[in-house]
Amino acid sequence: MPVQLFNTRTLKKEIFEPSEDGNARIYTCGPTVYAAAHIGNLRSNLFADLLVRTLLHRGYSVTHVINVTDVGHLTDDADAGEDKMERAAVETGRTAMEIAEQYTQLWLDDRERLGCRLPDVLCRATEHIPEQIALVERLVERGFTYQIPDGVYFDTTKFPGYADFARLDLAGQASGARIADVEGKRHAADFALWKFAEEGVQRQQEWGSPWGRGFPGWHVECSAMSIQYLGETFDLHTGGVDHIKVHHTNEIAQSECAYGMRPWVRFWLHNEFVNLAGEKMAKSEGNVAVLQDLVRQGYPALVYRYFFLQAHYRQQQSFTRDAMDAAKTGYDRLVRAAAEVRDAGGEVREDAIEPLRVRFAESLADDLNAPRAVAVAWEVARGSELLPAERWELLREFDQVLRLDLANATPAGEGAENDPRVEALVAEREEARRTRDFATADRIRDELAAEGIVVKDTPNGPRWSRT
RNA sequence: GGCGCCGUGGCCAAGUGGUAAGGCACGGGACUGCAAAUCCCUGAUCCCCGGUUCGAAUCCGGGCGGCGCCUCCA
Repeated sequence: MPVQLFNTRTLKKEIFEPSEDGNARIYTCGPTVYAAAHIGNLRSNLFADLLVRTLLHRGYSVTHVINVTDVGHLTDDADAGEDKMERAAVETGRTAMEIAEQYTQLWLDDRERLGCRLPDVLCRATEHIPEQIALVERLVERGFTYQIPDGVYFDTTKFPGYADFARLDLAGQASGARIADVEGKRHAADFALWKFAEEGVQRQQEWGSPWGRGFPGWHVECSAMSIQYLGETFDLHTGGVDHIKVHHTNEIAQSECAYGMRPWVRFWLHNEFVNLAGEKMAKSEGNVAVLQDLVRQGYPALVYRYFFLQAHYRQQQSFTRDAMDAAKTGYDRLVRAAAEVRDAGGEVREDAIEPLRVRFAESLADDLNAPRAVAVAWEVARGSELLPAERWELLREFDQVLRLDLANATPAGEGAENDPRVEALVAEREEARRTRDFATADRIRDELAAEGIVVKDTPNGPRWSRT
């Protein structure tokens, strides 16, 4: 079964194959690093990682590029409002660079904890200013732009297919008239390619250009950097659904007009939102949760990954306490089951494992249906018809994609904690049990429980852990 | 207001024409001195109404409800 992916450009599931030499070239819209990424943002990272790992699992190679937006992303509409980086700098009394560095690192740490593969290229907008200027120059030369006191703008009416990608109703939108006005802008959909720094205002982030001192518009970076690293046309571009109407529409306009390639990108994939309390998670809604919060509340990062894998990426996902508790328990049990057969030797019957292997692969091939793939993993972990070595063979293979760390994760409560005092009490209790002095045994267990230590009697002797 | 998506057992969530995956919780059982852990078993006809069809959760129409986009946003 070939890989099929839902393409936003065509609104259909289409068979995907890399356009050259079995190498898939993928661009992922990364974070704007003025604040910590919340778990909704992180869903996009997990989604892109699922895509990459699925393609690798199929035997393709991958060139994955992710950008970091560290300049030019404005707070209001595409062309008005403040630059998010500059504002964060003013608010905290630090430099935009410091802030960008801090949150880029935090984001990378989160990705690592979530098991997201490192991209082949991680590119920062501020480190690609010349490339962005060059792209704007191409557009200026080809007559797609106009200049006004605010900056250099892309004239969307010069690109006939502008509304096609997102099926925009430009007339309807224009009459909606909630767009903040930029003096001299010709059409509501036109957007800034290069914004001029205000007269007399020294921005932290500004550069010289053929048109004057300023900074690049938000969309330019993605076109410039993706083309630089992946070529004038490439295979896949991912991001959140919110990017379809403006950001990706504008990227397409710029890129196709500058280089004349149509389609510029063959497959556009978009993930849906994580909802908290019935609403999308967004900083402007004030309902964000970050990975650190989850970890602090007792949900390890990979529990969130497992949570993510249980829903399809194109479906909004409800983030609730109950759902996280369920994910935590489920993840722990899967790890426990994997640990039981970890590195098990013995017979492996190909005819027994092949059907499961196929079902797992086909689930993923069907537009990355991770929930179904996870269900297959459960069948392997719990189903009764497989031998230990067979289970392990499949689980380790599946984990190349799921990345739940089934090869190393320790079941909860079985950490290698050392505490001589507790050990002594546990041993004392075990001795009491041996002599059937259950009153003493239970007293010791209660005492330990009082300090948050749970003792469990297993066939292999007592185990204890802190709750 | 316009466009789009969604509404599946207590919760999360697959399934998009042939009689409902999976996880969690609940209940029952096995095991245990007890407990925990573990394992096994058990539950839904798919928001409502009407239609198409031999047959619909799955298609069409109409309701009701939720969400998203239309403005920065994963």
